[in-house]
Amino acid sequence: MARKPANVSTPAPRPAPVLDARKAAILDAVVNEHIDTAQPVGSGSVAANHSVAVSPATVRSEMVALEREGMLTQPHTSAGRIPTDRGYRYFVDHLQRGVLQPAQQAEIGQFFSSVRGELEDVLEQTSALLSRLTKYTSVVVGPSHARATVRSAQIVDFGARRILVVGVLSDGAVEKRTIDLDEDVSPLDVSEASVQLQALLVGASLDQRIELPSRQTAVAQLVRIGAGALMTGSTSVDGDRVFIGGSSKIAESFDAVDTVRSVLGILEQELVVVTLMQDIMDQGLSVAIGSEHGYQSLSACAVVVAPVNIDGVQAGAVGLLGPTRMNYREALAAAHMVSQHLTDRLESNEASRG
Amino acid sequence: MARKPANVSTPAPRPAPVLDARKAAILDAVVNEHIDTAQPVGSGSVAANHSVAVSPATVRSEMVALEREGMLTQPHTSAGRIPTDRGYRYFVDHLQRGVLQPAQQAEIGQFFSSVRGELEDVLEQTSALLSRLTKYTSVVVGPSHARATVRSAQIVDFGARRILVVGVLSDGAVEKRTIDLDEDVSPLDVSEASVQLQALLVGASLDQRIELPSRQTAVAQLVRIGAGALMTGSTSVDGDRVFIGGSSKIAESFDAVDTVRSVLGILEQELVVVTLMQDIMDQGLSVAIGSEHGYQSLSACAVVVAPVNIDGVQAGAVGLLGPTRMNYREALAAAHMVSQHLTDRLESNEASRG
DNA sequence: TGTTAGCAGTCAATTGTAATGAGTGCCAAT
DNA sequence: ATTGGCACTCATTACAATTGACTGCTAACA
Repeated sequence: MARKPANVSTPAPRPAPVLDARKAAILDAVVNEHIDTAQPVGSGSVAANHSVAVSPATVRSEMVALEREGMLTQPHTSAGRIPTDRGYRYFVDHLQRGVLQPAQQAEIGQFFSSVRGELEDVLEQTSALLSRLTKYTSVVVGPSHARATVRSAQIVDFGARRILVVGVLSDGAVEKRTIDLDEDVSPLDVSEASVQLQALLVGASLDQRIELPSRQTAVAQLVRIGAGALMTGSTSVDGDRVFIGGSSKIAESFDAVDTVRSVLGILEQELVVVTLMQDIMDQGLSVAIGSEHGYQSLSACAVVVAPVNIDGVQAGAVGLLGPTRMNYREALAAAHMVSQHLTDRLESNEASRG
Repeated sequence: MARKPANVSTPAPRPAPVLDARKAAILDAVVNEHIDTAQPVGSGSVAANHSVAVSPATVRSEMVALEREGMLTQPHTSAGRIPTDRGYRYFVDHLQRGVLQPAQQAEIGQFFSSVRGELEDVLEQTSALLSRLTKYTSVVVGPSHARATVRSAQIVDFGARRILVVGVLSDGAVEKRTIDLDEDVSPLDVSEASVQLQALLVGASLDQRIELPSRQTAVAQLVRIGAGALMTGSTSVDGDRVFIGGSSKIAESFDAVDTVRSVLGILEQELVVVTLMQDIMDQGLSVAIGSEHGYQSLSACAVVVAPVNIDGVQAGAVGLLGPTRMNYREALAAAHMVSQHLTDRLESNEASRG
C-alpha cells in the first residue's frame, strides 16, 4: 500500500530512512517484542525470531547500524535496544493495515447496531467503547455545528426580566442561552418576538449575517437580542463536542507516576487535545509518536487518529492516546473501524435530514 | 460548635472516643504534622510543638495509649506514629471551622460575581475552581430536574419521519429527544401537535402523570409520542448533573501508581461518585475518611462534602476527594464557602423564576 | 503520682561490596 | 559476509555493616 512519506512537523534532520530487508526485519522484531514485553530487546531474542535467520552476532552488527541511523537506542551499555520515536515511525509507516480480532469486530458492530439516542450520547459511549476495546485513552471529537442551519428558534419567558432563547439546529443540536434583560417585558411581546425570531432565523447558518429589524419597538429589541445570543454562541456548543474516555488507562500504561501526572494534566485541557489531533490530521498523518507532536508533556505518548467524514469532508475524529510502545496495529485498526462506523452513521443522519 | 457523634456506616466497634486534653493535643499535633510532611511523626517533634508542654518521654507514653485506642499506628517499630482513619475522624470531629486565606476567599468571591452563562457551565467552572483552589479533585453535583416543571414544549420536524421534541424546564434546563417515526407525517400535523403539546405540558412536572389525548388521529399520536419522550427522559438529563474537576490532582496526591489507578477507575464511574457523596450526606456527615465509606478502592482517600440547598432542601452538593492526609480544614472551608455561594445563586435563580 | 532523663533495643534506610548475568563490541576464523 | 568466541560493561541483586530516628522501659525526681 502506497503511503505518504513521514512528514513530521519539524523538517526531518536526517535523510528519509530506507532500510534493507534485513534491517527492516530486525527493527520490526525489536519493536514487536518491545511492545510486548516493555523491556529492552537483545540480539539473542531477535535472532530467535524466525523471520530473522541470522546469528546474534550479525544482529548485533546490524543493530549498531540501526542505532547510528537513529532507529534504536540503548538504555545503557549492557542492555538490549529499544526503538526510538524514529524507529516507531518507520515501523508504523511500513505496517500493513491490520484486522481486529473477530470478537472485537463483533463488539463494535453490535455497539453501532444497538446504540440509540442523541448524538452526544452516542459519541460519549463510543469513546468508552474504544477505550475499553484498546486499553488506551480514547478521544472522540464530534462534528462542528458551524455548517448547521437553524431549524427552529424560540424565546421562552421566565418572568422577572429573564428569557431563554432556544435554537434547534439542523444537525439535531439544541442551543440555549439565558438572558437577563434590563427592563420589564410583557409576555405578549415575548411570544410575538418568538414568532418573529423563528421566521427570521429558520434556514440560516450560525455564522451567517442576519438582517435584523432596526425598529425601536420592544419586540424588535427582543428579536435582536435573541438572534444575537444564538448566532454568536456557536463556540459554546462546540465545547460539548469532545469526549474523552478511559483517562484511567493512562495510569495503567505507565509505571512512572510523574508521567501519569503530566499526561493527565494535558487530558484535562480538552482544547489542547483537540488541537493536537487536528494538527496530526492536517499533516496527513494518522499517528504521532513521542516528540513528533510538539507537546513536551506527551513525549512518552503516541496518538492515533482517524477522521470522521461527512460528505467526504472531515467533520470529526476519533483518537487513541497511549504509550509510544502502544500496539499500533490494533489501535489503528480499532480507530479506523470505529471512525468508519461513525462516518456511516453521521452520513445517514445527514441524508435523512435532507 | 455542637456536632453529631461520628456515626459511620458500620456501627463503631469501640466506645465513642473521649480524650483528655493532653491526648487530644498530641493527636492534633501528630495529624497536623503528618498532613504537612507525609512522614511518621515522632515523639520529639510533637514535644517540640508549643501546644504540648511535656517531654518526649511523656508524649511517648501518651502515644502508646493513643495507639491502644486505635487513634495512631506505627508503620514499624522504630518509626514515629501516623494517624489511623479513626484518628483522623477524631481530629475532624473536633476541628473548629477554619477560614480560608483572604486570597482564596477573594478568588471565590471574584469567581461568583463574574461567572456568567448557563447553569451547567457555572457548575463545571465551579468544579475547576474548587480543584484549583485546593489541589484536590472536586465533584460538583447540580440540582436534579425532578421537581422542575415544563415551561415550553415543542416538536420540530426534521422530515423523513424524524422529529425532535424539545422541552424547556423551569430551572432553565433544556431537554431534547430525537424520534424516528414509523410512518410519514405531514409538517402541518407536526406543527399542530407542537402547539397541542405545549398546551398540554406547560406547568407539569416531569414525574407527573399527564392526561394524554386518546384519539387516534395522527396529531394525537404525535402528541402522545412527544409527551412520552419528554416525561420519561428525566434520567438522561440528570446524567449531565455531575462535574468532576482536576482528576489529575489524584496523581499528585499519591506516589503509588496502584493507588492512582484504582482511584481514577472509580472517578470514571460518575454514578458511583454521586452515590458515595449522597451516602455521606445521608449519614449527616461532611467528611468520610478511608474505610468509613465502603469503597475498597478509595480506602486511601477522604471525601469532603457540602450540600447545596434550594429553599432549605438539599438539591446538590460539592465535594473534594483527596488522600486521607488531606488538609481537612482548608478543604472543608473551601467546600462550604463554595456550596454557600452556589446555594445563593440557585436560590436567587429560583426566586427570579417565580 | 505523674513526669522525666537516661539508656538499651528495634528496624528502615543507607552505604559498601561482591557476585550475577544479560547483553554488547570486537576480532579472528570460516 | 557471516559467525563463534571472548573480554568487557554495567544494571541488578544479594548481603552485610552502619547509621540514625524512634521506641519502650526503668529508675530517679518533683
